[in-house]
Amino acid sequence: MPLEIPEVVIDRLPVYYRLLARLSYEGRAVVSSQELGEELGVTPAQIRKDLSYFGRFGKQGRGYSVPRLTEELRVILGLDTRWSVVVVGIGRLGRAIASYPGFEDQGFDIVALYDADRKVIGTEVAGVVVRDSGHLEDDLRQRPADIAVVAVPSTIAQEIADRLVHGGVRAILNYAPTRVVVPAGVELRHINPVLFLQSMTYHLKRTANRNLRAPEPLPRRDPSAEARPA
Amino acid sequence: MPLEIPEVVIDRLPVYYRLLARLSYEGRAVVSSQELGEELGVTPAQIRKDLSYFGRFGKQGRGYSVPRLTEELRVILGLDTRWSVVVVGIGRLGRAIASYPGFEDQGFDIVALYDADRKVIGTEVAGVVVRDSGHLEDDLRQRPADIAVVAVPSTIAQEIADRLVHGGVRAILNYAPTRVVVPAGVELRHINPVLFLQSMTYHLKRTANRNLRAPEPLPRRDPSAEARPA
DNA sequence: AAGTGTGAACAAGTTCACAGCC
DNA sequence: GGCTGTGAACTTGTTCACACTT
Repeated sequence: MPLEIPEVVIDRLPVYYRLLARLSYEGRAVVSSQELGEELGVTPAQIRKDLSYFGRFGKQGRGYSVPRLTEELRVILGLDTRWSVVVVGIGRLGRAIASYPGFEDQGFDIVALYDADRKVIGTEVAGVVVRDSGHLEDDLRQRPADIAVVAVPSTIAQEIADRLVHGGVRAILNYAPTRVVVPAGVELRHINPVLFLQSMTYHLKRTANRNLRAPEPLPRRDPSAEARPA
Repeated sequence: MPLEIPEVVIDRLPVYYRLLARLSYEGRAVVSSQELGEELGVTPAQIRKDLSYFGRFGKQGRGYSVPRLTEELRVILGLDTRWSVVVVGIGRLGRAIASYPGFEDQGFDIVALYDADRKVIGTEVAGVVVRDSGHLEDDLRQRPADIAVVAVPSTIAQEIADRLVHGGVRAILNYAPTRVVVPAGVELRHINPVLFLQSMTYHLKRTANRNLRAPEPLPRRDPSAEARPA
């Protein structure tokens, strides 16, 4: 437990958490790493090893208590607190993000929206009035935010990121299709669907001959034949 | 070159391509792996090794020809062809996706939009009339599509994926916050911002003490009261 | 009997370091 | 001199397999 935990393990935890939260909701009492693995398309050993970095949550011969493990992961991931989020860039994408109920549901409070466009500033989106992004740093000093979602044009993404970091934001989820750089200690994730499409076309190009278009019977879940997870 | 190429390498290619396309546009003639690495925050050795899976594109003592390498990657990734994309689920997110110019710019043609809602069917979004998702399979048989973007509610994501695969779609980009399963040979990527937020909160929770905030003591409550237990 | 937790074996991925070429 | 291409060394991540617990 005191040893260094690989980042890949951290990245899988939310996936485990999501499944466990569902099982918990369904009233399931106990689950084995075997079954979790089948459901997620990963090996049971990986799940046990991943969890073992954080403690010994299972019972031999039985498995894991679903409510117990769900709660443990909730705490480990810091989801026992609500986090404040600001969204910068209220174009079509920013609007979709601000209106997505999944954030609030999962404990992320969208506390402010920012845009630079005078036509957008002052309008209400998902119950929040859009503020002038010129006030970003001042506002953040007044009312700090934990996380920022960036959905501005590529050209200004770095500038916005800099100002967010300067304003004390410690995690940035960047939807702009450009890499931004932040100081060590600030968490950063990029979401760029085009990069996904482009890695998929690499494979499409190479499987063009295998005719999957023929009207075959509808394939149903066969975990062993499953495509790789994202 | 004939040997098995790791998937991680494929996933990095679009990132290299994006940078090279920019350099190419800027008129840059030659670039070294050193410089590419600095720009992308990866080691030069990794770039050289990755590229070496596909051929010998560099010149010793010089570096890589920017236009040449850009073009090579374009072909390797299959971006020398246009690909047809359908978007299923024209809610706020689907609308943002359908309207995003970045797809068309990069050679992805959005050829059809689908929704199940009678109020949405028949309306025009980004110049395309939304069709009834009930016609999905019939339409696909008539006019095959290469790629589908799924932006439907979680509850029906698997069903839609099944029907897309049955209709001959060979790559799915899933925005629904649930894992879907597809047969081997069908490319699949998941985009779920909540999972990113949750892995970031893991780290935020652990760096709460390191004061990265601007040196103003303004927050509402006594900071010591906000310190989380270990 | 069933299933965890984990060191050890293995596999995958990254970086080194240098021969070879421009 | 500078920089690629690449085996070899190393590092990181995954899976095995089994002692141990319920």
